[in-house]
Amino acid sequence: MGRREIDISGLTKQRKAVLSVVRDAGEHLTANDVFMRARVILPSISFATVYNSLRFLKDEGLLKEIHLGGGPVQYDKLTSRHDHAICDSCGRVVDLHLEIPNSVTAAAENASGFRTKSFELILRGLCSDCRE
Amino acid sequence: MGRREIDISGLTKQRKAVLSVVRDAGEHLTANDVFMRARVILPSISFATVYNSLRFLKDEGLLKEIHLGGGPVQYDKLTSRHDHAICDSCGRVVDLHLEIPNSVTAAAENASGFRTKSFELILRGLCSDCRE
DNA sequence: TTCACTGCAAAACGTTTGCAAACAG
DNA sequence: CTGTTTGCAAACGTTTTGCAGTGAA
Repeated sequence: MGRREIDISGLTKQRKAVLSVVRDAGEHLTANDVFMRARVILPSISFATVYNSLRFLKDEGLLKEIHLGGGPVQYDKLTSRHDHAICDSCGRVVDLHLEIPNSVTAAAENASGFRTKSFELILRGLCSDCRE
Repeated sequence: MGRREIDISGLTKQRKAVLSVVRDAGEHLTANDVFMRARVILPSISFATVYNSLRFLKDEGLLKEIHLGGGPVQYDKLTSRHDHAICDSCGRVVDLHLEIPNSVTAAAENASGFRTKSFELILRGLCSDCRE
């Protein structure tokens, strides 16, 4: 609905670098992680440009921000609907693709009176490594 | 499982004031909100003490922190498992009491390999006021 | 007398902003 | 030329910390 099509080749080299850093990462990255990795590709890039680029790319729908716990925002190359599990011990974040029944979101809309734009389940617990 | 019983009457007057501010509020409060309201009860209370008290009360299980979006942490008097809806337009946060089927959390544990300690569904959308 | 808690000020942290210079169309 | 984006530095809002002083058991 109304999403503007974006031509990646039309991005500035800074934005391309930021996007490729996030896309090439196996994990979720903080803005600072992105900055450090982007500098390898483009040594002159500044902190502010990384932040501005991340915001731009998020607004364009090319990246997703994830806000979990109190820590810094993390950036996710996966832009489709999905859920997250966070390890209480090591902080690791894992993507989950859960089927949330319509009955649950319908109940949520009903109880809140909200019109749903998105939803996400967040699981907190211990990952297999941290359980020993 | 191992939760220590807490005697509210044994709290310091600062911690009692902070707790009563959160408990008396209809909405969720930020640390700054709590500070401003606690000062009415206890004019000499400091910012640091409010933060320390909130952390203490959270650790004791008397309050819950809620981290949503990028904004400041909010404090919730409701400590039992529940979910939240956030309005993308005005930022209002509403508590929801949803039944998440066991099959969903089981699938989440399975896919992640995590042992679940808690989980929460977060719905983002527009509240009735913001839809006009 | 002990030890936890308070209040204050300063620092830390993640993030955003103002602005002049550089760049792209 | 015009508008957008960059890089820098400084500011911002939130939260934490170091530390001396207070207060309760």
